[in-house]
Amino acid sequence: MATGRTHRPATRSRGIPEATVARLPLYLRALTALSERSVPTVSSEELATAAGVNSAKLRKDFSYLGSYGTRGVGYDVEYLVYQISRELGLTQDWPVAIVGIGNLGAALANYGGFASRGFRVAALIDADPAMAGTPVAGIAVQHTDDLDRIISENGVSIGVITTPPGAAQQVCDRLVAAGVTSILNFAPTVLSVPEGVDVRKVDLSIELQILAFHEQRKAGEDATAEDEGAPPMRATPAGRKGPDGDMPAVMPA
Amino acid sequence: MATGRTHRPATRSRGIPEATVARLPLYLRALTALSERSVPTVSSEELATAAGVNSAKLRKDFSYLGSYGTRGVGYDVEYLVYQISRELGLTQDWPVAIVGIGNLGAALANYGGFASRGFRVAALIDADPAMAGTPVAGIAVQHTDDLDRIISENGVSIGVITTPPGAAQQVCDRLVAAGVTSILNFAPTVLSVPEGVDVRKVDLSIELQILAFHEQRKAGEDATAEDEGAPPMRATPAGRKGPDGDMPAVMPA
DNA sequence: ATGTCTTTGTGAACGCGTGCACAAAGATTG
DNA sequence: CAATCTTTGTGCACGCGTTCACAAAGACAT
Ligand SMILES: NC(=O)c1ccc[n+]([C@@H]2O[C@H](COP(=O)([O-])OP(=O)(O)OC[C@H]3O[C@@H](n4cnc5c(N)ncnc54)[C@H](O)[C@@H]3O)[C@@H](O)[C@H]2O)c1
Ligand SMILES: NC(=O)c1ccc[n+]([C@@H]2O[C@H](COP(=O)([O-])OP(=O)(O)OC[C@H]3O[C@@H](n4cnc5c(N)ncnc54)[C@H](O)[C@@H]3O)[C@@H](O)[C@H]2O)c1
Repeated sequence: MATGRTHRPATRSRGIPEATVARLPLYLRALTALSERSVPTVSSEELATAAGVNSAKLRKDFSYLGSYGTRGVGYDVEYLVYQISRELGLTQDWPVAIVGIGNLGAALANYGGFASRGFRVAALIDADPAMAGTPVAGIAVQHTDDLDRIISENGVSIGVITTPPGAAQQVCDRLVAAGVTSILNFAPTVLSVPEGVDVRKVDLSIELQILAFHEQRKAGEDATAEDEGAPPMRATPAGRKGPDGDMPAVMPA
Repeated sequence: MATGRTHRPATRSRGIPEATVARLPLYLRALTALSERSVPTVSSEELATAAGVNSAKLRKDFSYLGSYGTRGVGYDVEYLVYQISRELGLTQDWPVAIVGIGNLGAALANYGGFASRGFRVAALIDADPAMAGTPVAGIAVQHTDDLDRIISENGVSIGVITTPPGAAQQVCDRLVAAGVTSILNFAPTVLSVPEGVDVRKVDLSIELQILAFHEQRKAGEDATAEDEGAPPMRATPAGRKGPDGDMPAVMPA
């Protein structure tokens, strides 16, 4: 089966497609809500609506986990909650360390929904000596100097980076060296990590820019005949577009 | 219900693939860094490395914007910064409103990188009367009662929701009614919006769960033999498949 | 038991995204 | 001006993800 290891370490998901894995938490959330309302079973149609996806997609997703439904009835809510939780590894405890306790780091530390699903904030780490010992969300902030020890002692395998961009890579390296193999990065930085380490990023700026793109598009639809493409002035082969960068214009610093 | 031919507003992207749009901010960030270092030109290979993508992908992405490169040389940094900025709609000002000024909302309001790229925090809105007038990040928090007026007066078309999950849909509805057509949702809620309104979500919990999945898989590679704790019990009709042997969930019979 | 009705599970078609590989474009050198 | 070298732009093939559509599985009624 091993079709050679041609630099393809990403798609090694245990049979379950990555896209499906990304939706399981969504289903789990919807199922948990149903569970709290003591709803015994749910059809793929209902659950799909609650999760905001296509019902066929949901059924196919579940088919990767096995056949847990009953034709003519639907899925047993409690049973499915357990199966998905187990598949996602939420039946065990995941100690998490947050590095960079500033605006965002503190907000995350204070976030209640964190611990609600197997994730536990095991440590808060910051480079500012003045913060050492200060309690944030009931947890004393520890200094970066002890990062390695803190990670090891707590068995942390998931790290959250909320430092300024400039420090992100360095912090990442230290986390990895200490044994962290999964990183959630909030800093707008492209992190470089060794194979075997997973990195996911949350980038507010990118999200806003994507929204702006579509927003501009919508605005342009109304005034299609408007001055849509006046500025370009493509540098044609004839005219060299060397350093005389004609009209760079606006530049956000 | 069944064969309801629902419209497909998603693939309305004017020629530019959605995946490409999502990467443009990444390129822009790398290019801005180069620009600040006064680097005149850059090759697709260098830029791709800086942005953390494949060079062929980058070239194809740029090809959707037009042919802005020079063979044998590369791309003019300033020129490309301008082109991408224009394509993303960042040459104009985007007033943004944040609703729900708690831990997260306040952190976002204080976030400097926000305004650095055409986005301006035009208003902070919260339902707590006690917060009205309180300055956060130098901006006075306004009450939800005035939401409609605030959105209109400031020409806000992008709204950020950082309220508790239970209030998200309601807030969303009010924002849309007031004229907002793009929403960035931080609440773990599936928002329902009319056609023409874009919603993007940032979900910390989902990201962590995806990481946990892969983390568990990595751990499982070493030792496949493990003893799961005490799974719920529930007898399945037939002994369907049992690779993991344990059946869970209580049947409320 | 048998029939009907509901809903799952999935085969198959399709479209999108990715990455390879290379011809062409243009810079550069002699 | 011709030869050479560098790097773009893209045709093409492939794999993943999505969706449709339907046979089969099972619940439920008679
Ligand atoms: N605040 C937001 O809403 C927001 C939004 C999107 C992205 N971000 C990104 O998240 C990161 C944090 O943002 P913030 O607003 O909380 O910044 P902040 O300045 O408030 O906090 C950064 C914290 O990191 C600490 N720090 C600096 N270097 C460190 C190091 N080497 N090791 C450990 N800790 C270190 C600082 O002492 C500080 O406490 C930034 O990269 C920012 O771009 C923030
Ligand atoms: N804090 C985090 O790190 C974090 C992480 C992931 C997700 N979230 C989500 O973000 C949201 C906010 O989290 P938080 O920690 O800031 O919560 P919070 O309780 O600190 O803040 C919520 C704020 O929303 C306000 N609010 C409540 N109902 C409102 C309404 N109808 N209209 C306007 N404002 C209203 C409250 O007054 C409060 O100020 C939650 O949905 C949470 O699940 C937070």
